[in-house]
Amino acid sequence: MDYLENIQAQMRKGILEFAILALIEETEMYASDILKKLRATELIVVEGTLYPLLSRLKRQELVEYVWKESKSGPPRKYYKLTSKGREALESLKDTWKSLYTSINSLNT
Amino acid sequence: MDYLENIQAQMRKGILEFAILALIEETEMYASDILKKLRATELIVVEGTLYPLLSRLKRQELVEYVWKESKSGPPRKYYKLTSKGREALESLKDTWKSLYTSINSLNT
DNA sequence: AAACTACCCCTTGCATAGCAAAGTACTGAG
DNA sequence: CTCAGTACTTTGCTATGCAAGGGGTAGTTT
Repeated sequence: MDYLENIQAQMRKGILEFAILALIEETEMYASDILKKLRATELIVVEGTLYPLLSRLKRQELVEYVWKESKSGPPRKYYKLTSKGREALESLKDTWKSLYTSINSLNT
Repeated sequence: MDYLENIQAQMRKGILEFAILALIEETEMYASDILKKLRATELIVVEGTLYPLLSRLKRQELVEYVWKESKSGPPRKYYKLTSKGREALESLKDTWKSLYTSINSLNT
């Protein structure tokens, strides 16, 4: 893989968990929903990344899920934020802002 | 380490190479300069991260260095962008903008 | 000159985490 | 009851940040 592409991938990786928390802030979603949304915004993710990530967030109690029936297949885990998750998300939003400011101040 | 701190660290990591390229875009710098600058902007990095990173960038020919004498110690490697590095940086700036747009569009 | 201090560059070993690929399991249609 | 579609999970690999340690050079002090 091209080194430049790799750096770009790193940049996306870094904000993955932030992006996912932000995604389910308002609407609860299951894995495929999340994948679709992220792909639409160029934050490409694959199953093998997403599922372990959701498990981590669950283990840390930032998210929780409920099983829901599907009309076309097996039941789905719908994820949403816990209150701890909401706090974390707020904190990450600050981090993001601060990061944005830092980057923009680098070469001025 | 706290999980939240870990996520924040991940966010910073992702843009490290971008930040470093941006840093030396205008002014050539040696490692300690870069460390100082990054620390000042909350993009904390340590030697063990920076040196291998600079080596990678060198190997990929995005940066080059010249030895310069110091008034207070051993000579220093002053890094600056190659033309290939400038191209890469421009590309990364676009990625960064696009990323920023994506994140901000997530929960609206 | 020898020892000391400050500075600078580099390497080793470990832990984390994204990803490709393969695996398991449930559902409804034919 | 098999097949296709959907959903969730796991395994093995690789990349990389980081703590810690190593080693080398220059100027100063004794």
